[in-house]
Amino acid sequence: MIGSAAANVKPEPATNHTVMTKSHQSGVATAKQEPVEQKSDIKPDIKPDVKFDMKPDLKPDVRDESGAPEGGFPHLQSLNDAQFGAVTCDNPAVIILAGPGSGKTRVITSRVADLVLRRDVRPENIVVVTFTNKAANEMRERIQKAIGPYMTGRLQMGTFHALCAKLLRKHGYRIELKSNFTIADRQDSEAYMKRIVKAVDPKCTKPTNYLWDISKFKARNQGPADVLNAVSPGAAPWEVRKAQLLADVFTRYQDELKAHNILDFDDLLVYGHQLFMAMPELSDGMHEVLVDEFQDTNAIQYDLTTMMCAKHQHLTIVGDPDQSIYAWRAADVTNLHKVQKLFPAASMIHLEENYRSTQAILQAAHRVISQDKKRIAKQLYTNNPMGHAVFAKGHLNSQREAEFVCNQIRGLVATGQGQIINGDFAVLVRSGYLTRALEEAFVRAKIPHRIIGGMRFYERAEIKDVLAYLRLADNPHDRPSFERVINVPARGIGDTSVGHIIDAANALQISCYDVAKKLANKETVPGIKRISRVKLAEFVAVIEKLREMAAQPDTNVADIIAYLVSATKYEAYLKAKDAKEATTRWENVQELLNTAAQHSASLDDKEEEKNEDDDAMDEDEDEDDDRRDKPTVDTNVPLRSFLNSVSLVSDIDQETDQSKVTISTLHAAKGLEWPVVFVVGADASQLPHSLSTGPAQIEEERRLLYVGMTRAERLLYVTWPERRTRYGGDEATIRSPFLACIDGATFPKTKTLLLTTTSPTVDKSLLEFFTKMRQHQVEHAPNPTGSQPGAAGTPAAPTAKRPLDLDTDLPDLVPVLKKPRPPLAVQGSAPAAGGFTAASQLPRTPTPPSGGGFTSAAALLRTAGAPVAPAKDRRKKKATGAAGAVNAADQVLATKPKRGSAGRKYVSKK
DNA sequence: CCTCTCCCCGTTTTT
DNA sequence: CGGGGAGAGG
Ligand SMILES: Nc1ncnc2c1ncn2[C@@H]1O[C@H](COP(=O)(O)OP(=O)(O)OP(=O)(O)O)[C@@H](O)[C@H]1O
Repeated sequence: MIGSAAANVKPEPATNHTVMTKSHQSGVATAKQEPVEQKSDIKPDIKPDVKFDMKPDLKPDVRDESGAPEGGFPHLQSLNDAQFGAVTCDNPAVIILAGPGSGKTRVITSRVADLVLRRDVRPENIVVVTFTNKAANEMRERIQKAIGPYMTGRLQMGTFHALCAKLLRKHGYRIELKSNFTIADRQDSEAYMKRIVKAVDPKCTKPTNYLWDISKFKARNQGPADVLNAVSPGAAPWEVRKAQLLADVFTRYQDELKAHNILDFDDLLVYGHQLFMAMPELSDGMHEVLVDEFQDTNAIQYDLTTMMCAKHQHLTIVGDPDQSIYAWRAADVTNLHKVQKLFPAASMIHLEENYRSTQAILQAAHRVISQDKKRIAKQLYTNNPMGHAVFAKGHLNSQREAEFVCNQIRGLVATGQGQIINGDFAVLVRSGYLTRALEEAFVRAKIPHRIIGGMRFYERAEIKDVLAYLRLADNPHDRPSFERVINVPARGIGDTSVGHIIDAANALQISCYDVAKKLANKETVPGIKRISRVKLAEFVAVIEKLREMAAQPDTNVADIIAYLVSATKYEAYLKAKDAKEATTRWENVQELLNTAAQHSASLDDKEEEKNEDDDAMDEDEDEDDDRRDKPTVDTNVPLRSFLNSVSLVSDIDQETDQSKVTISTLHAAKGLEWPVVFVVGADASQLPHSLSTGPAQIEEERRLLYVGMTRAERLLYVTWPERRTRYGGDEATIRSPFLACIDGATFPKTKTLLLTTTSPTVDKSLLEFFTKMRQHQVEHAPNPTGSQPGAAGTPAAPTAKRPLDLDTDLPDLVPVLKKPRPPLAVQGSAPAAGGFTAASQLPRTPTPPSGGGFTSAAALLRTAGAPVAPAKDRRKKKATGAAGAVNAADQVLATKPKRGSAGRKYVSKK
């Protein structure tokens, strides 16, 4: 998995299949405790008995131009022996347990290619489960290089959630689920829950606690009945009472969702599970199942895995117990062992060579993780150089800390002779809100950045408004959406009127929307006397028109949105609400529209591919039969596919942008890598987080730090503030206890880039690394037409027809966030000194003018590969009438940074 | 029915 | 310090 384009293509050892010898072990893997423990309860490694001769007769699909060349299969190069064994292993079940940076993800990717190219498995019979959509996209991009876009497009690839959603849209009727269900996000769920809790447990102040509890049950595929069963016999009366309450809320919650044809995230899995129970034959088409990041699967995902491979029993899982960081949402590391038990004959493969990090980084990380006493030690070494010491130091406060980070980045970029770019850096924090202080500093330092964690694009009010309209049009039973938009813009239908409508809907057993329709048609509805029927009629007319548009199979979703915002005078509404904010909000709407246009365009591509597909090969046997004898009329509605995609993306799915520093939470950094990483805010209140209770949680926090540290390739900084503001106040903190083992400002005792904390200068070894990496990037530019390296899955040049998978391929659905955070006083953001290197200057074919021809300024900037200025600048640009075509950097530099409020409040120590 | 203001609450991590 | 809920006033 890769975090940046930089990481995407990496200098690789000249020798392939490097023979590993223990003598290579260096630094980290202190050989003393290790050797024994692994084999205890584990099958001996089964060496694949494939004698690998590149059978010349094994040709890949002739239609795929990237087939086996004379020199052998490219996908099998650049693998060490252990990786090679894992990739080519013929054992039906393969379990790969290995530490960070050891190439687990690379193995999955290559194995998929191997299955297709060497073993003639049809791509559509391969299921690949990834942890995020982004991981799926990046993997898709890599696989594409080996087997070509056509084959890649046929793979079944995505997160558990995305895969289930897709199956449910198609076969949901088998378990009485309509295919137009809405996927509720967390806010929707909360809104629901609030009302239910109000009715059931009025004095409860935290409805979300219920959601949380319910989610944990669902993660184990359990229902309200299980809540009661879970109460131990001798439980105190209040505990029983609590369980009853929970069960009650749980039941109502599910009923409500069901009644309105809504599924929450967990439901995707729960119903997915039901679907597999009802249709075990689904696994017939799943000849090979591969799951990445298995240590973070929960019980129901484990079950789904076993159900998917029920028929053919071919399963490859990959994981690292040391990187399990999602127990808090019911992930269960022991799923790894469960697979071992289920497949006793599985090949256990350990990858022990780390290719990512320097020895110094690995040593430090190893020290941290070794403090976990219950951990099963495992081998991990690297042939990479020792590199620079890890820099671990406290700072006066969060502001100073952030400035330090900025200074480091600036210094490195400035002295990097153009070889070091912003995309090489990541700043990682424990909690989302900590990104705020960082953002302020970055804006002031004019360093382009993107933020992961925090307010997401699809959670913004204006976006949710528009989406709610669309959802309502797609699924009139979607009550939360109805409630959201019925009075947006204000139609004089407030809480009381809505309440009446809901009551009437409940009484008549129809949807709120139908009630509204009746009222609009002047029909009488029991219980409702005074209501603004005229306004209601306008509203209904809009929705009806939307439905009509959506029903056209060839509608461009962008057109639907365009109609919607004009019919509702949404822009005027935004202006009336808050003139200041209106501009950026409106731009966000435009960005959504733009995204929709791209989505429609990619659907068109897919359609074409499909047709070719049908012509080309009609010997499709077992699978898709039941599609024909059932009414699946509406599965192909562009609007629905758009909404589905939108519901499943998260902000980690943003395409990487080489001109920007990544600011992210530790969790969201899982599986990614950057040349330079800062773990920031590592004080005792954050790591372990002060809310963590119990040893198990503390250990998870430690692993989180470990994951963060092991994201770094060349330089790692771990810093903490000595004072931090909390609730407006200012409190002293201390360095995270996890860091005691890395005592001193630098660890280990080796050369350091920093003698003081002021400004770093790139030294020879570092420069060499970056130069090599850049060279490698240029040589291995993803494709000759020049899509930007790392722009994962971005709709490429018009010529590149991509058989996109409409449900799981979501490359273009995370628009550039226009308005990261409203209250930043400081403006301006520009590429830091040093400029861009060859890699970032690769020509990039602009996105084809899609459907409606809507192109926002941001989109233009983005496709031009230019750094995208943050919201405020763009707003300014609009105001001055210079939309779009201007060079962002010039524009930004013209903006004089104002002194930020953050500057004034440094509190002196003590 | 809408909007403004005041006050209280609480800060993990996310598909 | 910030979001959201409650309550008052237009
Ligand atoms: N045999 C190899 N030769 C050269 N580079 C390699 C090799 N195997 C992996 N790498 C590189 O090492 C880095 C880490 O690989 P990868 O992301 O697959 O590791 P991982 O085990 O999935 O890590 P994590 O557990 O942290 O997600 C990548 O940059 C990858 O290109």
